[in-house]
Amino acid sequence: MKSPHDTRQAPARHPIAVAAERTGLSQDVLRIWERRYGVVEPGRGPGGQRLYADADIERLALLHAATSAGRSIGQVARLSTEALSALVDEDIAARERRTAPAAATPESADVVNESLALARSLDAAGLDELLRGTAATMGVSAFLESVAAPVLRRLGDEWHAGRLTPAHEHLVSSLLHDMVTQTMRAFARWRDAPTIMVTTPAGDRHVIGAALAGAAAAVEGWNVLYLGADLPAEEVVDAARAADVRVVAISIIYVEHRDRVLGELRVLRARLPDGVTLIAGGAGAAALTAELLAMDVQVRSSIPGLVAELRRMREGG
Amino acid sequence: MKSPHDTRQAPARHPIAVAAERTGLSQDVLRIWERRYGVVEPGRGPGGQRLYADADIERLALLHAATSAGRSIGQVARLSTEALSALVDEDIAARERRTAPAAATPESADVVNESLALARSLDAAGLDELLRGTAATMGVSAFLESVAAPVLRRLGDEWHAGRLTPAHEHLVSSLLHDMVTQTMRAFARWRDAPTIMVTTPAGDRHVIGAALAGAAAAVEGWNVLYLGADLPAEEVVDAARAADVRVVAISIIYVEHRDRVLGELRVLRARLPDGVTLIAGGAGAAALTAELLAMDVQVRSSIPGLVAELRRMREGG
DNA sequence: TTTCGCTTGACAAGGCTTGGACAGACCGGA
DNA sequence: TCCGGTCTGTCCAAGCCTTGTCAAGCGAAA
Repeated sequence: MKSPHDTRQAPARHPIAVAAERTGLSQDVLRIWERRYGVVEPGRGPGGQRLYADADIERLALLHAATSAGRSIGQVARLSTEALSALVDEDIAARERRTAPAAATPESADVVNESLALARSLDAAGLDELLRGTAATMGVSAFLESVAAPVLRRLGDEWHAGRLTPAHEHLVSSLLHDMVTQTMRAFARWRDAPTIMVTTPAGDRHVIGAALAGAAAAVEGWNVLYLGADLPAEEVVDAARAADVRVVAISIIYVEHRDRVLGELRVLRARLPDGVTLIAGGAGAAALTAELLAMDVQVRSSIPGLVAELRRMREGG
Repeated sequence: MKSPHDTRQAPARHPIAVAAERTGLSQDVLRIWERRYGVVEPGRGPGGQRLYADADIERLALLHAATSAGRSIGQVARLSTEALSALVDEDIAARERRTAPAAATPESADVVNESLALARSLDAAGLDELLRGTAATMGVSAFLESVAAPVLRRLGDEWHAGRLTPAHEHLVSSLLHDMVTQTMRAFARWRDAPTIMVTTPAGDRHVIGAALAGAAAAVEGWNVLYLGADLPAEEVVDAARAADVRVVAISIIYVEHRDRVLGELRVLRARLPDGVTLIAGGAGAAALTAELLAMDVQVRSSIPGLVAELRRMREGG
């Protein structure tokens, strides 16, 4: 559609109202930027009204993007449109890297509250419908980060405070566990993808954290070996060797005997092959951060943290 | 349907009241625009009353759209109807782009390309797996906007260019249709949510666009009445009355008989209750923008555009 | 008769322009 | 830490022009 020697002329011209509408800048700003910084030089109509070309509008939109990314107009006003475009691309990429984990929309907070209400009234069908619908709408990874994990955390708090019984906790965690393991299986094995093993330490029967981690890894494109809960260290080591895994992730929700858990992990670290990364997560792991770091076990207490680490490993080689 | 001795020239002529009603402009404006800018030259009856042709009304509707987009009548009055139509299309597209920031990640572009490759090799299982996996990962709304719609568009292009056969097209559209209708049903009816009816005009058997629109509306929290394809206008009106719908959305993919489609829509517009908004979408609707605007039918040629409009309606009351 | 439509002229509201003023944010220096 | 200067977006005033509405008087249509 482009002629090789595209004319430099800009035939289409727009009044200031349209320019304001399209760029998202106020008419005042359009005028003052022109006056102070000579940002664009729109043509004029017979009555002196500004008439913006498409290129002008594009440039103004870029300037708007640059300033709302925190740059001052004075510094970007003189840049060429190309330089501006590159700058804005860079800003967008940087911001996405930073804010992607924080996808906690107000909507997701509502879902969390509603889930707890349904759990409280033991409405299994309603809960199932709500959670599956939400997962479908917002996508698995966002669901895990901003719904599943917060729901479980709140559930734990309420249970601790005596406002909920084990029955409530079971209802929610078994439902989420079903959903999440289905998700894991739904992602077929990828060729050339590294493998991650997910489990809990011996004695810990709270599978749900491990399941969330496994699903997050599956979505990230890893092959997931999900071994369930309460596995002795020796078993984990054997399986890891046999399957040539790259990462072993351990979910530690609740620590009953400190030394026992730490002993398990010490055995794991010692017997796993050198190239295998050991990552611990969950509330229990957060409470043991110092000890774990001392024995070369990484700690990633949130889903986004785990995801970021997995991504880094694949990119870094 | 028309009299056999149809006059060659502007067959239908309408008094100023009808023109005002259809264009949304006041009678005063119609007269002053004619007097000051020579915007149209309606014929005159024996007593000197203006009689507007359909083409006049279309042009006036376009002018109305242009002025409410921020352009001044003085600047657009002299444009040819074609130029005007192009301008209005551009404005609509720009507005849609601004309300819905393009979620076209590089990742989604990969999925689109891979989907077409799988379709080309008629790999139904692979396509199914890829599309369902992507929908689960990125969430339904993002999937509809940046995967499903682009895939269908590209598919249409390739089919037009003779590089794909109807078999390829059927494979993809039936798979997407299954996925999307399942999604629609998965969203239980919401209390207090307005209802949208989704269908295609009589004679159009391309359901897929309607299905996408329906799913997008369902995700937005509307109750969706999905009636499939090829429904006569009377049926649509009856159903809309019975179900007390707020919006009727018509997907027009391919226009075989212009007049027939326009006739259908005219009947719809005339018989639907006053409070019901009529929205047309799809490639076919885009090609009929001028005529549709003239008969008070909204045009939203993209999924994000439709979603933005639905959101506006619920917020604005 | 009553309603509708036409024309003309007048007029008020509002948009756009220029120029100036100003308050808040930000920054560098004491 | 505080203070003065700069940067930046918003607001205001005045003038000019565009634009929509209104009124009055008249004629045609229902």
